[in-house]
Amino acid sequence: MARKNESLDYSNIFEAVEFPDAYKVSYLANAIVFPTYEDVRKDFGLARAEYHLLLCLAHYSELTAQDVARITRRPRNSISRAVHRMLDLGFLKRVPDPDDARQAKLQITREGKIMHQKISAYLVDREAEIFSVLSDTERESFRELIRKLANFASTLKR
Amino acid sequence: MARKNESLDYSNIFEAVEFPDAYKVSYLANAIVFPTYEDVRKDFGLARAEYHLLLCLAHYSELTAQDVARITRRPRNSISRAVHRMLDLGFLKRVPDPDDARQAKLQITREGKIMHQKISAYLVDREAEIFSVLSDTERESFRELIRKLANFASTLKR
DNA sequence: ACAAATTTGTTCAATATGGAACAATAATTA
DNA sequence: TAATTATTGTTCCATATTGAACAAATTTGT
Repeated sequence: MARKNESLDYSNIFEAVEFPDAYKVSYLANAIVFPTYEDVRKDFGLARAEYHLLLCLAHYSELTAQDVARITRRPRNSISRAVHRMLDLGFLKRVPDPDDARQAKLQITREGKIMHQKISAYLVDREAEIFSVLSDTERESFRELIRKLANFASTLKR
Repeated sequence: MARKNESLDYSNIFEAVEFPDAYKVSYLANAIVFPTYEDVRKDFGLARAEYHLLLCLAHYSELTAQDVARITRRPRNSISRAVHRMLDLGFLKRVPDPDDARQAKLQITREGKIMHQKISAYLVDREAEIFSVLSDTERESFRELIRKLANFASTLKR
């Protein structure tokens, strides 16, 4: 007997769905972005929020945990947990803010920078792989468009 | 004393990050797609996988649970759980496959279709809102590009 | 100045998630 | 045919996630 289902084209739904663009953003996140975070966890031992801390603090020299939560749009308690682990691992240091005893300024350590570079290199490769289906001009065009969308999304209140 | 942090522009990181396009896809998913699934849960009482079942079966008349897992790239056990709940709610029906006793064909019920239409209407509005920052030609261009990316992603093995 | 409201970082608890193992069945290979 | 391998749907379990509540500190409003 022939194998069943062999001709079912699973990608048809991309065109049929009522909100095709948002659906594909979601699909890309599921198919590529989240598995990539999973790779980072397996290969480098850091969870998503932990990597996000490195990412943010590699680009801003000093941030509070709350800043990181806002930048990444992750819940504060997830960031809080991640901060403790990253302090233990020596990838971050924390300095109490003399002007506001509620908060503390976070900074990335030398070891944290090294880890950030390793993970970034992996993610840069992964991005190149994914976007290799687009030509240079398409890539440029996509970059412009998704920049607009992300900037808009960043203005939405939570 | 002045409020602190008031001038920190959280979107700078969009340009600084080493893999800006993938990062923004991820950001959009976090900022928009997942909160939207959360809205669906609150307003319609269905979890992501449950809604995915409606979505798939509104567009394919008959699918196995495994098909849905493949189409949506979600784990099989998530779909399995969702199937049971949707059967209980009367949104799906399940017919054993006479040719293969391992599997069962799923179909959407009349009630399921009604629910699908309600949720879709909500999501269509949400999509329109998000993409309102793009002009018509930009929108068309984005659609073309993300189609390519999603089609490529769908060819990746899991 | 003082009460009320807000903000930060944290812990707790309830729920969601997904890998792994499993039994039943079917397909493949020898 | 018989043995091996693969597939489906399911359950179990360990972990991840995040809303809610909280104490401490700060800011706001009167």
